[in-house]
Amino acid sequence: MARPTIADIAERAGVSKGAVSFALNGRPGVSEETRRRILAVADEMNWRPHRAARSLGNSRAGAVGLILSRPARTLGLEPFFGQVVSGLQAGLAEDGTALQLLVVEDPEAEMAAYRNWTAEKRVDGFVLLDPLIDDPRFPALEALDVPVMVLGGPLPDTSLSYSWADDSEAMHEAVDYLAALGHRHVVHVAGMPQFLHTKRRMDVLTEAKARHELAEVVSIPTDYSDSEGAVITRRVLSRRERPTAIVYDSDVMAVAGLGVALEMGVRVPQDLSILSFDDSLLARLTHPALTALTRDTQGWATEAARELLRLIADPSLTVRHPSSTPVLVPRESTAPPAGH
Amino acid sequence: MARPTIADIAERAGVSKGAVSFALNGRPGVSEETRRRILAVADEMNWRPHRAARSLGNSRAGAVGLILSRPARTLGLEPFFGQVVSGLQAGLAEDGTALQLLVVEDPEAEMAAYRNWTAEKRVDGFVLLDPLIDDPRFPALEALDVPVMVLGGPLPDTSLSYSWADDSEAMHEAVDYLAALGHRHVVHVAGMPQFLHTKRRMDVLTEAKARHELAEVVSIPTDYSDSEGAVITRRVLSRRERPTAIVYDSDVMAVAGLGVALEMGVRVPQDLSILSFDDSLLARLTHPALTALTRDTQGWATEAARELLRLIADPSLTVRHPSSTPVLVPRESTAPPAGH
DNA sequence: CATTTGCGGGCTTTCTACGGC
DNA sequence: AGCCGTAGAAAGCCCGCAAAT
Repeated sequence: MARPTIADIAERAGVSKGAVSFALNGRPGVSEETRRRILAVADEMNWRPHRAARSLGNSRAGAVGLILSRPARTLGLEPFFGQVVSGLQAGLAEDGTALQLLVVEDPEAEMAAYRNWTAEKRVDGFVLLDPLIDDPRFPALEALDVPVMVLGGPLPDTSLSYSWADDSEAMHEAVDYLAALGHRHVVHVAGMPQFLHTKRRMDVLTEAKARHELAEVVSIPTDYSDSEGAVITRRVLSRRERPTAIVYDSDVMAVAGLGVALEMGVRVPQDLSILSFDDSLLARLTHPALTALTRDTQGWATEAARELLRLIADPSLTVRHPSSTPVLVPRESTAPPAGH
Repeated sequence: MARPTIADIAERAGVSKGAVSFALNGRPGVSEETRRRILAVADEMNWRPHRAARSLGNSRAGAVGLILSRPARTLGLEPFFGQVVSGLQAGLAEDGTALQLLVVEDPEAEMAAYRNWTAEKRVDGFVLLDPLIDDPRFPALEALDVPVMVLGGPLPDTSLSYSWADDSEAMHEAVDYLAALGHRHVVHVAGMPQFLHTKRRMDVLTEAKARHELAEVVSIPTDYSDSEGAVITRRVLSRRERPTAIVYDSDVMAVAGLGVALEMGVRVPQDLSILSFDDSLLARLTHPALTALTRDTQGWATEAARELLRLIADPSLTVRHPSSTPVLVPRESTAPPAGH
């Protein structure tokens, strides 16, 4: 026996397809009694609407896209992505909307995927991660005229919607904390320099140098890999004038850096404080556990997903959604520098 | 200007819709010259087939489902899931097929989702993780008569397809290695007892006890959480007769266990060897780095995805796909026990 | 053989007809 | 005659394919 359709229900209930449709969608046009009868029949036949058929009619795909141009391995390596994916999924599931995930090798493929998925009406909107400085994706997506929610911001000069957390404020908190502990030589092992949030964090650091009269503050951009994190750490710890504190832009790099410190006999936190601008299980499982700026990434993504759904429902909206600022969680990897 | 349809192309090229369809799908029925002209117009108008329309016709959804009944956080915590998701995605993307992910709270919701998604024709098939002993999902999915690929196996008494890695063999290798190093007291911090692979690993251990004349081999089931891993480790290390080696069923638990050892002043690997039956960045970033059974989880998932696509193309198939056995990678956390 | 016509797939929605006041 | 609520008929969404030209 094949899957039942509204035509089957209509026949069984002795009404027309149209009446069935109205009844099932809770729209006016049928009497209460007819509605009840139709619903009973539909339930009895265990009917569910055919997704494709519904999409074809109302031109809603019932899915949103998340396209990442990172090495495919990244998803398994960076806890951040798992949190974002499950957070988005949770927000979308409330609505029965699906998440379509695509991992591509380069930004060109990413742009092509936006165009294709939009042209195919495969998705109703997109979630964007890691906004760049002068991000070429923004004008492209504005031209496509498709609902987009960017995770990160604030974004200058764009009509795209975004959900942002104040990581400038968070970085302030981190530097203030280190300065208060007495650190004057701080190194920032940053993320990709083209990322907007990387720039924002680096700016805060530059500014903090003057404010706190720090002796040295350097930001060193990386590709977020554990190996680069380790290399940079090894390099800065090999200098005559060692930093007394290092801030890492991801916990993966922070853990790698901690490993280098151990390997070089640099004690954490006595000789070196380590602070991670990113928190996950990773940061909590190391010894010493890492002081970190933590936030509810998953909850953030869930909220963003809800906003995207609103945006899809009403494309005239522009959302500027503030989410909670990352919070400093002191653990065992930070302390006053030696001699303080 | 709205999205172009084949009708628009037909009009512009001065032919009928049918001719356009033949041309675009590379079927006979149009002359070479007409075909070229049609393709040129389609390209110029940047046409892509409407997903829903295509699905409706050929009754392929162009997506497969992955439904997980685990706490939503798990996805961000366990690197395994990120690897599986990105691996599946890679295999499916080759075909333009999408991956639909759903994280639910309990097994009932999982079963309901299988039924709904099948009834809605939302997906063409499913990927199943973590097969259980007497798994209730199997008969349910067999009844739904939908293509399914189980990640894990071999599975007794089922017509479902699966892709399996020989983790019995891998566990043998691990125990043989520890025995060869001279360990006689081994504890196995296992995963969920209802998981088939947990049982299989526990069985190997029981059997190994006799074979190697070990003094003690215990398997202790857990929920895979870092906290349970830590609790169990603390407990067994507090006994009068400590084990000299612990095998963990996940690297998250292994890292947590390593932390407990450090906290208790138990030196790794001098006083205690740690072996993780699961490998990820996590196991490599700790100090000492963890000896682990490693496998290409992502590649495994990619192969499974390809098999599932074959299965969808030809539902009469039954796939029993062997993938490579996990391999022991000795790192710094294992050594002969004291006095050897 | 090249091309057109037209239907099917399942659902939504608009338009029209009907019966009752 | 005119208005209401209800229900049926049919068009439309877009593509693929079979049958007809």
